[in-house]
Amino acid sequence: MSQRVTALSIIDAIVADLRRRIYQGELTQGAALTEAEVAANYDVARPTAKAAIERLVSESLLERGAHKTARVKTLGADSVRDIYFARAYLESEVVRRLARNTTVPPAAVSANAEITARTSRPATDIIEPDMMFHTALVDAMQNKRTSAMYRSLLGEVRLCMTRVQSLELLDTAQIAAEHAAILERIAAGDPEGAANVLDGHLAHARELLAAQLEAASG
Amino acid sequence: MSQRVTALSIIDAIVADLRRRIYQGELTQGAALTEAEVAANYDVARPTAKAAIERLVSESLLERGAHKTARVKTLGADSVRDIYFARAYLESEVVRRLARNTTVPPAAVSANAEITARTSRPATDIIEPDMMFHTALVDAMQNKRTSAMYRSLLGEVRLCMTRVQSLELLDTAQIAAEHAAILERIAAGDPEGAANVLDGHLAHARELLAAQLEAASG
DNA sequence: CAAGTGTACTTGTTAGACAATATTCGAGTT
DNA sequence: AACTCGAATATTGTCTAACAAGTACACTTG
Repeated sequence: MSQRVTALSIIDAIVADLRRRIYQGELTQGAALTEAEVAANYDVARPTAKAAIERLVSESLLERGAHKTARVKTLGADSVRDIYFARAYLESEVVRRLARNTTVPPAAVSANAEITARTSRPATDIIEPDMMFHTALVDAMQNKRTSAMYRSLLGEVRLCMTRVQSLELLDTAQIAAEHAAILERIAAGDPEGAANVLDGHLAHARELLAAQLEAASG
Repeated sequence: MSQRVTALSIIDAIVADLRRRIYQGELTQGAALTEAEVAANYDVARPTAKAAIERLVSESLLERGAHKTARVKTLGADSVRDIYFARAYLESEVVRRLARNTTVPPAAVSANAEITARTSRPATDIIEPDMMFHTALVDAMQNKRTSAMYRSLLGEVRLCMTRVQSLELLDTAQIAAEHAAILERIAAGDPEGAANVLDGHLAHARELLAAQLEAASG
């Protein structure tokens, strides 16, 4: 018995653990995950492993074609652009509407404070609070489906992050400053300005990541 | 043997047929779908039926809790509002960006022409072209993930539509006119105007549907 | 008539098996 | 020696059968 997971639903537990291993880079991009392998690893039957794999495929953390072995999704520069444009479409509308009501989400403020507090720590430490900042913005709309859609995107974002080893190029101070600028425009009741700042913020991250991946593949 | 489905993946075929039956109102809101029942209906094993049901749950056309029978999703007025607000967030940003580039999607134009051509037909006939119009707008962004997110919303929209029997209250001429106004604002390169017209269009539909559902439940 | 209990139904998970398809490796040919 | 074709192997898709566990409903009992 390699790893025993105990929870309400066995499949849920396996999904959670596989997700963790993918996020932590233990399972790198392109790694094969056969059903039998997963079943043996977690000491469950193959149908159970199959269900877990299918769930992760629907989360688009894994990919597989018919009759083919599932693999950890490989994200190219084009995929990153697709993801970040989708983020931009969603988030810019969100901040626009938040600015229209001048509602600054408290959770976003505290998440950004967390980032400024960690400027000297390892760069990977700011991934969590950075995502929390953006999630807080979207969640402030109090729209279940929008939040769900955004979370599905963030799963893939996280995948890019682990793929890009040298995250040192992230200037945490600058990120925090851009976040602050977004909140400031919202507080000022400036929808167009808030959307513009956010667009720039995401465009910056997007091209940074895309350039990294293009360099890695070529 | 009741119904034989023949396709590449058996599960896909069952999912497609169940989806069709839900959309066509054959399976009404709240209808129970046990695994054994589905398995017998399509002459497949229970695990196969189970997988099909789980796929529809992840599409949120069905809902079920642990150890409980799956049921066709019941949409209340609050859910409809959630769905339509999510649509509004996505689509208004889409038309804003389309207007910024003055790109009028040809597919949207022809879809709206289809609506005007059917003003005297039964109201249910305009559901399809109406959805095609909105889908065309989103697809014009050429962003795979945005399109996917939008399609997941449309599944639930379609569910509302079948739920609301008396669709006669839909004024097809007005719908077509509002669509035309959106396209006109895009062609005029007026992002703010396009977004406003679209917001109004969706708000109109939203409150119409919500009022219907509130009346039906109360 | 109300409350607790028990039974039937349904789902969660497992085991084992077979068919169909992918992949890989080897043999034969050019 | 390189390439192509074919066979062996691995992997997935699906099935049958079964048991455990949890829910819901009816039935008994107070």
